[in-house]
Amino acid sequence: MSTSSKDTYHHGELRNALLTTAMQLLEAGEPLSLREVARRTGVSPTAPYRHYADKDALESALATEGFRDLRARLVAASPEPATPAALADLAVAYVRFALERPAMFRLMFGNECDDSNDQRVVAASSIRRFLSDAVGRVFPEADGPALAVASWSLVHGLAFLHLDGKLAAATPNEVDLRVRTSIKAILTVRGQ
Amino acid sequence: MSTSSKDTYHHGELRNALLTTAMQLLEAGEPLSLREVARRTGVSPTAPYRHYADKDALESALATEGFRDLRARLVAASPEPATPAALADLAVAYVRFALERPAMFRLMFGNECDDSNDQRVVAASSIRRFLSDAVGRVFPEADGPALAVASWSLVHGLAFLHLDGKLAAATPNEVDLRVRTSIKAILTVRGQ
DNA sequence: TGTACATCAGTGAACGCGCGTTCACTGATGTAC
DNA sequence: TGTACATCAGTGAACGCGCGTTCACTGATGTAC
Repeated sequence: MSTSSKDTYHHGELRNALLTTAMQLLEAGEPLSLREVARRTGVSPTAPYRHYADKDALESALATEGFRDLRARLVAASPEPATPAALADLAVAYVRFALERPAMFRLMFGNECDDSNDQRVVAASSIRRFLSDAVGRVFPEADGPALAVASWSLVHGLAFLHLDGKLAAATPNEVDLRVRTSIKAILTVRGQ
Repeated sequence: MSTSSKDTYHHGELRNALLTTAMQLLEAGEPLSLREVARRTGVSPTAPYRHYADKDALESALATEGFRDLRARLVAASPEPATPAALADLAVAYVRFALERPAMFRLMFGNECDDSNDQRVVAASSIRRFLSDAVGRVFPEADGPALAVASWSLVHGLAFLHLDGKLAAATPNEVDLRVRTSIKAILTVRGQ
C-alpha cells in the first residue's frame, strides 16, 4: 500500500505527499508524529525538514487544509444561505464535519492557534465570514456581529460536546436531529 | 517551596497531595506527567501507582475536581437562576472559568471522556442538570431538553472559541461583554 | 501490655519506547556559457 | 550541443530527552491474641 516508487529521488511532490500522509494518519485516529509521517511516506526521518520548518509548521499546513475542507462542506450544504432552514443545514454540516473527522477538528480548534501562518489565518477567517454573511442575510435586522458570534458558538459548542461524548447520540442521524432541534428551540424561545 | 517534610514515610495524604500538585502543574500551564507530579510532591516516580492505577486515573480524578469547581463557580454566580439575566451571569461564569483555567478546561472537555470513572460522570452530569434546571425555570413553556442543550452549546462554544483565540478579546471584561451581547442577540432575534 | 505477623505504602533501578531535531554528507537537477 | 558548477532535496547516524510502567524490595503501621 505504501508508495514505494523510489524512482524519484527528487520526489517533486514530497511536500504534498507528506501532507496527504499526515491527513491519513489523522483520519485514522493515530497520533501525529513527524517521524511516522516520514516513515509512511517512504522517506527518511529528516526529509520533511526540507519542506516544513518543524512539526508545528506541518500542523499548521494541515489545519489550513482542514479549514478549506470545512468551508467547502459548508458551501456544499448551502451555497448562499438566506433562510433559517439553510442556517440549520449549515449547522448540521459543521457538526458532521467535526464528528467525521474528529482528530482534524481538534487540530483545527483544540489548540492554541499559530497566528504566524498567514494561510491558516486566512482559511479560518474565511469560514467566519461565510457564516457571518449567512446570518446577516437571514436576520438583517438583528445585531449582526453579535448574532454571528452567537450562532457560531452554538454550532461549535454542539460539535465539541458531541465530540467529547457529553451529548450521547447513537447514530449520525440522531446528531443531525438534535442539531436541528436545538436551533429551533433557541429560535422560538420568547426573548425577555 | 517543596514540602520536604519527609517525617512521614507513610504519607497519609499522598493521594490528595498528588492531586494538588497535579492541579498546580495544570494551572501553571505545564505539561502533565506522572513523573513530574511525583517529583514535585517529593516522592519516587512509582509512588503514585499506590493511589492511581495509571495516568488516566489521575487525569480523571483531576477532571472530577474540575467539574466540581466549575459547578461551584456557577452556583456562586447564581444559586437559583430564574431570569434571563441570571442565565447570562451563569454564562459569564462558565466562560470565565474556561479562560482562567484553560488547561483544566481542556482536560475536562477536550478529551475523549473516560466513562468508567463514576465520580467523574456524576460530577459532569451534575453541571448539566444545574444548567438544565436553570433554563427550565427561565423558559418554562419552551422545549426544555432541546433548549437546555442549545444553551449549554452556546456557552460552551463561546468558551472554546475564546480559548482557542478564534474570538480575540483584549481583556476579561471584553469577554464578559461579548458573552452577554451574544446571548442578548440570540434571545431577541425573530424566530421563523 | 507485649509480641508476631499481615498488610500497607513507600523506594530505586531498570525496561523499552518514540520522539523532535542537528549534523555532515551526497546524489540529482538545472542553468550559464 | 556540451560541460562546469551551484543549488536543491534527499540520506543516515546520532543527540538527548522524558515518559509510563514493571519489578523486587523494604520500612512503617496496625491488629489479633
